[in-house]
Amino acid sequence: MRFFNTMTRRLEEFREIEKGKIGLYTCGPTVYDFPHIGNYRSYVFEDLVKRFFTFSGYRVRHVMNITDIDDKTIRKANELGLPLAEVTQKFIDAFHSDLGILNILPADVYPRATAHIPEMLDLVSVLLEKGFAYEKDGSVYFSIERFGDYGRLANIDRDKLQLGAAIDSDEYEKESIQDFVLWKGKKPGEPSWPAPFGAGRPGWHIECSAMSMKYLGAHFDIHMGGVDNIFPHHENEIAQSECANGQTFVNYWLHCQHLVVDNKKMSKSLGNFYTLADLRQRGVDPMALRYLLISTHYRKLLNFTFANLEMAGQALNRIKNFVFSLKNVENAGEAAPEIAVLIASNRNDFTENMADDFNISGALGILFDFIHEINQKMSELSKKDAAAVLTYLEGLDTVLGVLRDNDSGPLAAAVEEKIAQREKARKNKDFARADAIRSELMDLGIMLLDTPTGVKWKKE
RNA sequence: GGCGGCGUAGCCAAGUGGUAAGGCAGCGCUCUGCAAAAGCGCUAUUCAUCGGUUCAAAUCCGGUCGCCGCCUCCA
Repeated sequence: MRFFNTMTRRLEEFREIEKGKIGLYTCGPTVYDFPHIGNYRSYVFEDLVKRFFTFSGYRVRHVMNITDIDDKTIRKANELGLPLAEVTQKFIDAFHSDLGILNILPADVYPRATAHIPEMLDLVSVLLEKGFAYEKDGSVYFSIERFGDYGRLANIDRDKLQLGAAIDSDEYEKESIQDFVLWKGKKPGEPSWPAPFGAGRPGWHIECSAMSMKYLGAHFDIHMGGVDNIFPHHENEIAQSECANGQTFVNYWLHCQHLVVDNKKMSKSLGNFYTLADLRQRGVDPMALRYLLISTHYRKLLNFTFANLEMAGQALNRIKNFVFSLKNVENAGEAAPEIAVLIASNRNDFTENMADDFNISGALGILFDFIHEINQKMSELSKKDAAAVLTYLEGLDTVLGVLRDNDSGPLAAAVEEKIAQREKARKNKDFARADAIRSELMDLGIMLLDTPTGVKWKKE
């Protein structure tokens, strides 16, 4: 198993700290609005990685933070004239609901920033004691010149940091303009917590250091996020954590490239900004979206277009149709050894591709090769063979997570009844009536398939 | 200015020294009362471009063109 470590900018063989176990921290949402599909590219990729590790036999402990206190959440609460907690809860609920819709497995812990103020204060105190931080006008800042490795993750030369205009608008006083805030002194109209160095609220980066430390320890295996987090967020986390703990913070950094829409950065002003709810309103199948989001390698820009989403849906249909065919195999007979061999060899190839920097395109290619090979033998397949293939596919889908079954049981009886009526009409050559029934079911999203072994149906 | 990425068929996309995976779309066929769906088959002498290294290059080196990201809001 190897993948690209942002820290070393190289493909590295993965070595876990504790045998068979992985501590994984992924940057979660800032809950001031509904997440957009760009956010979900990251979350879905993280899910894919986690699922593949689990598939490979690791026990993954996954922590994802929820940022429920920062400039944006405060602004939103003020805009709406509602308490901060009420506003953030609404978006937290929406977030969890979206995760379910996209078949993203839940993290083990979703720590919230506001529930970890004491841990953050402790960390800030340690940084002050050790001389890596300083107080100024009620705020506490991290002094980056005290940390020699600063800029290593982002490959940034500290002296060459080009400072943007945004800095000047910051009203806080810092010794060096590049220093970042650990604790923001209280301001009117903002929530605050008491602290030894004066009431205030946490800076953005400190929560991830404090909470990852609490739930995964001072040194853990993998930290993930979007590429935009590399600098300054993750760089600052490293500075805080390593200075406080005096040891390596994280062994492997995995960053997901952004998603663009029609080759342009998503933005509300361009009208190319989509939430999951937006897409569902347009009738988009969440599993097609998931397929699209995982099917481009994580270090490449993903261009979201409705045409690409359509293609993803069709590719997914190919897999689903394959499953459908397998479920309808009825031949008696023993399991053929050649099928078992095909499965074993395909599983090996699929795993090899995924283990090579999560080469999903290669892995999916391997899966489609397999589908093709089995399809060619479909008519000779025994029920036992089909069952073995289905079990194999279920295993792969614990990694891909795109084959969620949405057959609804109560529907079945009614559909069967309609099919029987249509078959009767067909026998009597009353094709007008037969077609009317077919069309009626089609309107309900039920597709009929007249096969040599009888009529099959599936929900579109 | 600094750091980094990308350019492979109509579209999406693997492959990073040994002679172009896979998906979508298209075309042909099978099946069918007809459809639809599905399956099968076909579809890049060629990898932005120019030059170099090599027995061998999409893959390595250099130049050129084009596109894009990050540089303290950001997944």
